[in-house]
Amino acid sequence: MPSTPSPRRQTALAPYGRVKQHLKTDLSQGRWPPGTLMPSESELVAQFGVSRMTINRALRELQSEGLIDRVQGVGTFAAQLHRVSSTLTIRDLHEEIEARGHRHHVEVKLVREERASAGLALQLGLANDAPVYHSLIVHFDNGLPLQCEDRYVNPAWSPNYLSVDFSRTTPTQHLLEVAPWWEAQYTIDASTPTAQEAKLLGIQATDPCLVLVRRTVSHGVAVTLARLVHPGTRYQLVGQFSP
Amino acid sequence: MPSTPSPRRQTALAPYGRVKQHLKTDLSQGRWPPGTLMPSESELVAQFGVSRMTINRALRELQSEGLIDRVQGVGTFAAQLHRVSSTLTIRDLHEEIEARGHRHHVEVKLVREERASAGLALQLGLANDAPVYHSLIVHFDNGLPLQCEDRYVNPAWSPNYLSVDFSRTTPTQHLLEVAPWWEAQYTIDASTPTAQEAKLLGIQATDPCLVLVRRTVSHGVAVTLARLVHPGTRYQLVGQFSP
DNA sequence: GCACTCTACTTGTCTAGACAAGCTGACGCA
DNA sequence: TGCGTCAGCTTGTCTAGACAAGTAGAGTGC
Repeated sequence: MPSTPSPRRQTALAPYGRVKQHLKTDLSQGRWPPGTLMPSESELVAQFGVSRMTINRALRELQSEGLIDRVQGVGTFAAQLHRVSSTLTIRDLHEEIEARGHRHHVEVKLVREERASAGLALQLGLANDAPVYHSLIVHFDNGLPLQCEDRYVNPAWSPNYLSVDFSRTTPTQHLLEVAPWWEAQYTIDASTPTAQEAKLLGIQATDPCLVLVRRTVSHGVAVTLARLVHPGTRYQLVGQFSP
Repeated sequence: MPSTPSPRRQTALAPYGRVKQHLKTDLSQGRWPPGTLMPSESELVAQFGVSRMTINRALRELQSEGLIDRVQGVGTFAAQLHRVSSTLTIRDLHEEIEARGHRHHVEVKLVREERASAGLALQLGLANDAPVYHSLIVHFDNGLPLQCEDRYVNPAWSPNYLSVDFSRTTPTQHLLEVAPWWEAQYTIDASTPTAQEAKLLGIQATDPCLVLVRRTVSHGVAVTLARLVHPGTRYQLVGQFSP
């Protein structure tokens, strides 16, 4: 029973939040250099006058943020900030364009069934020459071509892919509905477009492009393989690090 | 799911972990479509026979993983998996090359003091014409140029930047020591190198490059502005989504 | 010296209860 | 009809105590 009803400040930060904030500040100011042993939970309990569960929550969240390392039976240590990772948000192009207040429309160049080549079959986990759906769509931002979306889809995941109206729904949105749960690997590189892509994007074959290749898997089964080509002068990925 | 008490696998998962796992599985199998109201904490307490704090922890972690949305006074909802974010790990180039078992060396093309132009002064929070350190370094992977690192540094953060031996330490490593706590914004795009960069990288001026521009801030003060240019054919960013 | 045990300390987790804060819908009143 | 009140739900958080599990070091016996 705390007999003192702690007068919450204007910020009204919860106790565990105050502890977190305090430790974060101290860490950022170099008290506890990387690898150093930090105070134990019971010491912090005494220092902040809160229960151990509250301290524990603060420390657990700092750990999940990568700021500290904890070892059962040993103690809490300031983390090595070597490996730097950042979150890169890649939104559906349609949403991204609309969010900018621009107009988005697509031109569907091709939607058809094909036979999987050896490499494609491997990537999608299909048999050689198995049927596979192929779409080629160009996305426009205010009338300017911004992305060439060359996509292969595993028919098992979306049997009616060929009859979807892609002027109303993007393939990404459609696939998100049939396979809402997925993971993906992607690569980003810079290269020149193919002759066809250059023509579709209205650029020179020598113009640099930002190419994103993404393979999507749901419940261990490949869903789709997409190659997204953007004119380098018109598209940019933006992100933020915060260790 | 059979009501048989799941015989604990090799790893005895803690109760909160079991609750999390159970909910995750159900979510991934489409019980509770996105936006649907999920069971309340007290219902889960009754279902799993654990205390509310245990349920609360499981739900709080699922929330921080972006799988559910919670609204005080209303309930818990299956998340819309629209905005997908992934972690993109950008390591120090030296580490990255060594990790591949390759040999890394640099050629320092330029390290000197200059006067900040208007645009640069703005980016680094300096006065116009204030002194600024400028380095231009080319990184080689097994003797092949892989990155051209054009960097401006705020002298306030690293007064002795000009005398650092960059054949032994990379600027990234050095700056990590003087400013271990920082955040950064970056942009990634594809473009052609400048004439100088093309020459330094041994590529054609028309070859596409992956360009990463990064601005680093520590305690609200700009530390450095770097432009990292990679030949598109030799460098690739790799990442992973997992919602 | 070496291996063993025991102890003190650490983190990891769970519990039962409590109060606060926020939302919703039913109810009653003008 | 319109509006305010309030009960009953939700999540958000804290507490004091408990036990488990892991580690390091001191002590003990050989």
